[in-house]
Amino acid sequence: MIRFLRFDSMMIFDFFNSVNNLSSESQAALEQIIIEKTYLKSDIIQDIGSRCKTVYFVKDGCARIFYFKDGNDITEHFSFENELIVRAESLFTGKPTSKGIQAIDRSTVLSIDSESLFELYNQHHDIERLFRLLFQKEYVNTVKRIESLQFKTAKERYEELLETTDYVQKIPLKYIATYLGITQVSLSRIRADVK
Amino acid sequence: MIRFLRFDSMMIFDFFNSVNNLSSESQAALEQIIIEKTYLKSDIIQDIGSRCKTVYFVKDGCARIFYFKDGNDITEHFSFENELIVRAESLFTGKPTSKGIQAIDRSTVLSIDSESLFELYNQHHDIERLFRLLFQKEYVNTVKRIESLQFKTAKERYEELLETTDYVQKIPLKYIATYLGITQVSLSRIRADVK
DNA sequence: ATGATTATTTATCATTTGTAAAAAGTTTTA
DNA sequence: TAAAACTTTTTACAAATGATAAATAATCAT
Repeated sequence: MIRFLRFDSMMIFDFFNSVNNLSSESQAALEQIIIEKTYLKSDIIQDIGSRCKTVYFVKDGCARIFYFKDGNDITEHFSFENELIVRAESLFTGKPTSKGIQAIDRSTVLSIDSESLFELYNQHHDIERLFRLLFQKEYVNTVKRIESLQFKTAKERYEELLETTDYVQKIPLKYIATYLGITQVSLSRIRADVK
Repeated sequence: MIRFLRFDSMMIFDFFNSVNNLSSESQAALEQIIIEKTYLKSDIIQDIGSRCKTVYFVKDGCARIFYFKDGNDITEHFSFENELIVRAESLFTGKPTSKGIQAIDRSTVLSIDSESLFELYNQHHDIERLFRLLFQKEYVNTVKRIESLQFKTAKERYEELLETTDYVQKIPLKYIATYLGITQVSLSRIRADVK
């Protein structure tokens, strides 16, 4: 990690306000608990283990959520610009998580302490709504991903992913393979086929 | 569908209040927009097509969300007692859905018009929070399901499902098979193996 | 209860994906 | 820049799952 700033807020609040308009008091309160951090390629943002107490938001770059299954590194999720990075199964349950977060490329993320954030919900209805809407978007993405994993072929899933964002080009193949639920070898075969 | 009542509220509000306590005004307002319906086995609760404008809550029984892919009936989701039935990809985006809802067994569900509900959010912070928490639980379930579909074997997924609720025993195998992302024939093989 | 319908199992063969190991290509770093 | 480290592709073989068809079992409607 190379930078750790109190935060140069303008751009992000433009985006936040476009999702749900915040009062100036709410904006000021939220600004107080946001910390901006920049990570280099492959930096670990949050290690595996412990309870998740942070909500991350990708300002710039790309990150992944990963875990180990039978010794293999599995990518569960990719987060791109203006998206949350959420380990919901821990953040919303208080249970420990076996998942970590890693920057894939040089990335700037906003780090928000979840307890402070949830505390703000009590005084600032508009902040609760903003994050409800952001989480809701993640929820919809997750439902779409199930449809994809449940009955699409690996090839269909790969082609679908290619269309989501050009950023995919920058992601190492091994991460993409496990994200699609297949091995690197399989993905390599699929790519040979597609060409 | 056999009953269509204005609603015999007590029990459900016990549950709702245990998730997030509601003021008596909020409770009264919410009661106004809840309609209780009872469906018989295999009844269609919501047909495929159209935009989803209803939030359902299973008071008793069991339902599934399904769609057709290449002419095959695919079960995407099961909802059991005290859980929402949500077609998030339509409800939260306003886009039409290709998914329907069917009662698996005789079931009593609460039907809530989503526009009326979202309207209530503006006056009743506690109602917004209640539903945020209910949706959040669905989101966590969805994330767990991805982990399952992404890298567990069909056999592991089947055994995992068996442990979630005894209600599974009542669900026809063909629904379970597609929910697990496999064919009926494969599931039958797995069951023969497990015994 | 009986026949019709629907659900489940079994069998066969084809296809997809996994595992392991090696080769080829790329990136990092001393 | 060269060596080392890492990533991607290829190959060969094994295992899991799919597709199809047919047989059996269970359920439903009259």
